[in-house]
Amino acid sequence: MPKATFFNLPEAKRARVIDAALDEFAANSYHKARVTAIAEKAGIAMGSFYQYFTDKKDLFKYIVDLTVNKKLEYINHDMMANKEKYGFFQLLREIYLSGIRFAQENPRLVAIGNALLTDKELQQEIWGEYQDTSSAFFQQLLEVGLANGELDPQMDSALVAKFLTSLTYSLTDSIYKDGEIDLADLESEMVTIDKMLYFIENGIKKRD
Amino acid sequence: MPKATFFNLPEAKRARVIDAALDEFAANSYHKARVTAIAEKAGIAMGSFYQYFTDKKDLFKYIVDLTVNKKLEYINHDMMANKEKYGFFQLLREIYLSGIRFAQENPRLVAIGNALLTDKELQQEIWGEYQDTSSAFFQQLLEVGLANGELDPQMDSALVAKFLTSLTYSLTDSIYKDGEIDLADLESEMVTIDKMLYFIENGIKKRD
DNA sequence: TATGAATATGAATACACATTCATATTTCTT
DNA sequence: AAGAAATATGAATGTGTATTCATATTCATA
Repeated sequence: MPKATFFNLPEAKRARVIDAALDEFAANSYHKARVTAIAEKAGIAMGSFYQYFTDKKDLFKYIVDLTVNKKLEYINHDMMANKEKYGFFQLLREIYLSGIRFAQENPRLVAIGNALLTDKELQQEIWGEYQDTSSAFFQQLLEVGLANGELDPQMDSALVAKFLTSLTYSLTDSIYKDGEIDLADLESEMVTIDKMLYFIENGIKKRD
Repeated sequence: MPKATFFNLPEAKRARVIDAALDEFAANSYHKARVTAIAEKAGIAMGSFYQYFTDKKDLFKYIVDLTVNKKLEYINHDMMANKEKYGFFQLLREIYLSGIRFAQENPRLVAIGNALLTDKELQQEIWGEYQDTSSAFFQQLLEVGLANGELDPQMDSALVAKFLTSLTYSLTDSIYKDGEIDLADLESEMVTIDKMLYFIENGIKKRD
């Protein structure tokens, strides 16, 4: 958590620091990102940086926090509050669509989030334990679907939750070309999402 | 590729270097692994290391090569040569089972492989482009299954291949607890594999 | 056994940044 | 306005380890 000094800063200056950090962390992995560059871009002295943050990790955690919170703003709150009213696959679709909306408007946050998601070691370094929040979230969703009788009751929900987490990364990968989402082609992104939902729903065995 | 000097080395000494490298890279991520430690464990001078390898990356690539080749030895060659004779899911199952056999006998290689698999940035650093061999392999397998009429013909095989790749990482994750496979519990590992195959085959929708 | 080529050695070098620190400047308090 | 508290500054320090290099030793060959 940044120091009080940082939050006492005039709005504009604080924004400059955050903006510089987003630029640097979006363009470079955590380890390659340089405090020097952030300070320079933000127009503050090196010493000031350590007036605001205990260290580089402190800033990075803060940025990750901002990212997570921002992302949460994008999922339809009504849907999540009333899970039972909507079908499981409808909810899942909404989650992925919200991911696209988020990506369209926050490319830098997506880049930072992806880098974190695809580096387990970094996750451990940032949050002590490697806690699979995402997997827990999907499991909860699955439980609701099971209760509704929509889903195959013989499934191992904990395991399937891991699969869904993993597939979600994969989807991300298919949709973002080097951290950039193709804004022009929303249509094709939705098609990809629907193909994935179909895969999750039906598997790949031929049926007649 | 290591220098000629390395391959001219007496068998035993070369083996010592490889062994030291496996120890170090299995215990530490690529970046944290220290050339110093490898030289020391192998009982060679620092200078000698650079007589054998152009740099740390050179050695690491070589170790990854060894790993890949070793792993290939474990998959049933007969099955892969006659893909058509076996069903798609049978082949897939064989692939995963071979992964377990490999892991049982090569824990250090598994650790190194996993670290590489869960760090996309490292992959790019090691192989210039991020070329998804694994995905190409699955796609080829899918094509055969499609030709056989076993698989849903409306699938997008390139996309599904990515999904399978991703699920494979996930399976790895579920089976190896911090790089260690529980040798005592082969039974439960096979169950996990079968649950995953079921998921891939049928999806999660309830059927009657 | 002499001579050049190949190999071995480990101390010295280089480097890239994060972090600290002593000092200067600004802001707040009364 | 004076003194105290908070904030700003950027040069100097520290760290860790990869890589180089000048020199010594061993090996191959004639």
